[in-house]
Amino acid sequence: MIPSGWPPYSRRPAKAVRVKAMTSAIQTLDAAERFCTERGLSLTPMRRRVLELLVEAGGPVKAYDLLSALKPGGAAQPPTVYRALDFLTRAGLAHKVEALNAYTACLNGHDEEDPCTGSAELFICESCGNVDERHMHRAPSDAPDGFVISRSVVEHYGQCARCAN
Amino acid sequence: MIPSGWPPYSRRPAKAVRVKAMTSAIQTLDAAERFCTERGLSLTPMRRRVLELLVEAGGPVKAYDLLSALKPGGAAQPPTVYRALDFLTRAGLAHKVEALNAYTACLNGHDEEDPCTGSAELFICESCGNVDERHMHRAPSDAPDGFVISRSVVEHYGQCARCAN
DNA sequence: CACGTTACGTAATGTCATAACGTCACCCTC
DNA sequence: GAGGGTGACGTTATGACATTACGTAACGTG
Ligand SMILES: [Zn+2]
Ligand SMILES: [Zn+2]
Ligand SMILES: [Zn+2]
Ligand SMILES: [Zn+2]
Repeated sequence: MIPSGWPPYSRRPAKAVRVKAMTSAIQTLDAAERFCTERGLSLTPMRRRVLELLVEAGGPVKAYDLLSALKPGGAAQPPTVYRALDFLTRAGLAHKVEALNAYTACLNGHDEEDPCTGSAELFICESCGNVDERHMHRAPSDAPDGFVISRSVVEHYGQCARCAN
Repeated sequence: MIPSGWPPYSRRPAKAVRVKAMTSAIQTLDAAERFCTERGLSLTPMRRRVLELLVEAGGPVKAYDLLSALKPGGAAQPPTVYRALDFLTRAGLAHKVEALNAYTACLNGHDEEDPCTGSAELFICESCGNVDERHMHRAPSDAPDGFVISRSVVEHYGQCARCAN
């Protein structure tokens, strides 16, 4: 629960971000911050916190695991995390992994590049959980005649180079 | 409920298949029958009935909708339909549409071809719900170095030629 | 200051999928 | 023909994932 007297969560001043291991997380979050600022999107503390958790995890995370991770800092119900995930995926800062019902941070530097417009190609290691990502700008060569693609889901499962030995 | 005195459902003689509209359904089901016979798989009445429903639908169907469709012919609980779907997808006779949490019959003639080993590429029309299918036998050209793919999920959403006008 | 917009809190519900256990028929073997 | 393994399904309950609906607070605008 938010202590009484505090402003509501959305207006609470952003705390200093506490990054556990990866220093790259800081870079990614800073890039996301710039990315949103440039486009008039508001990376609120809640959204930033969820993105931070995704980046720290370094792989697909379930929504309810995010929920648990958010609990210590205050109450959190499912809509809270799903709203944050909706924002992040719409903005291209995160992707849903459809076959796992999970979510993962976009691995692109969002400084120079366009946001991922729903066409990320994911390579997911089933041994270590690591995710690699490519951005498709190509249409499949063998699409049915006249089919107009608006969104693609492409996920490859297997073993990454490290785990395949 | 099964009338007492009847043999249990799995041993009940297969009823004549009642196909609503498409005569192609009969062909597909017969092909599936042959496909299973050749490989020592048992297309039981329950599994055949679920496949029949998928073929008749001609597009993605939710598991609980299948469940409702099965009710008239007897009791049906979730595990019943999920077990049938598990068999059908393992055999390559049906595919899960991951981004819709739905299932669709494989469109391949299973007479001449190999089963779909988890590498079907689906083109799903968001207007009419029609599904087209290609079978990928190619690896993506831009996979990470050393990544060994065991299974791919590829789903394209958009407008089919008819709906795109 | 009334008003529309955005973001989040909160409670309840809806949707998708599986665990766990029991029964029955079939098949094999002794 | 008793015993035992296997496969398929029935049944109950629960777990896992996601959304609806409504309320409140902050902010910008005229
Ligand atoms: Zn991306
Ligand atoms: Zn790995
Ligand atoms: Zn197929
Ligand atoms: Zn269409």
